[in-house]
Amino acid sequence: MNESKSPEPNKIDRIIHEPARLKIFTCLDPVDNADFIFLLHETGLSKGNLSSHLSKLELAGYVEIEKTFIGKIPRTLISLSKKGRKSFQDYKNAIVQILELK
Amino acid sequence: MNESKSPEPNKIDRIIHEPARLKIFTCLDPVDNADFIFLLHETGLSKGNLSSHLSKLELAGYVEIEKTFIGKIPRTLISLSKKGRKSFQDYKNAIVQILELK
DNA sequence: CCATAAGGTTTGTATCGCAAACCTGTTTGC
DNA sequence: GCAAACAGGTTTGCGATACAAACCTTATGG
Repeated sequence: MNESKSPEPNKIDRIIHEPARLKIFTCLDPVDNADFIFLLHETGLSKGNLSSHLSKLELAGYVEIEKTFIGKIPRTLISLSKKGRKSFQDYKNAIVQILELK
Repeated sequence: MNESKSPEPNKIDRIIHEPARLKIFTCLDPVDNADFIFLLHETGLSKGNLSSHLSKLELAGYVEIEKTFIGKIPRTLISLSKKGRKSFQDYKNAIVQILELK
């Protein structure tokens, strides 16, 4: 009944592997959540790219996106899902294996 | 007079970053050289993919390719260039930094 | 009001990675 | 001795993707 598994060991997850998204992961990993503007500055991506990468991550189930309004201005809160955190950890382990780091 | 530099620290080199080429690098790094067939088996890539990735690496100046004949059958020897080895090391350092490994 | 800004999303395009088709020469079956 | 299979690669076709630029909506300044 586990619809998603981590079947191939040392298999690189291309969704995470993309440099722009790697930055997003490393920004989100240590925190509970972050807003769009924070990520924008932290990652150095353009608004357009950040938006589309986030959509991709959301589609993959790696992040959760919550849109609220603070007064009248929109605010987008992004957080890593449980699955996202797990997959990121797996990704890092795979990279360490493959590159024979540490 | 240094036409190529390593200007951006922590900048991911996309030529190396591609998983298929990462495999090629890790195969070639510990040895002096390897032939096409060896890499074919070691990396699990198809002939077509291996060929085109090697071309890309050659174009980037990361590998050197020497075609010889052993008797009548062709033999292609591939080796990392000095630049390739250096760039791979830089790449690994960048990854370690970015992922905060080690 | 008109222009500019804030906070994003959608669209256009050039590149890329992969699979399949192709190429050149060699060995094998008959 | 010639067609078929094989070895060792290269080239081509195509679907997916990342980035830039255009666009949208609501606020705010002059």
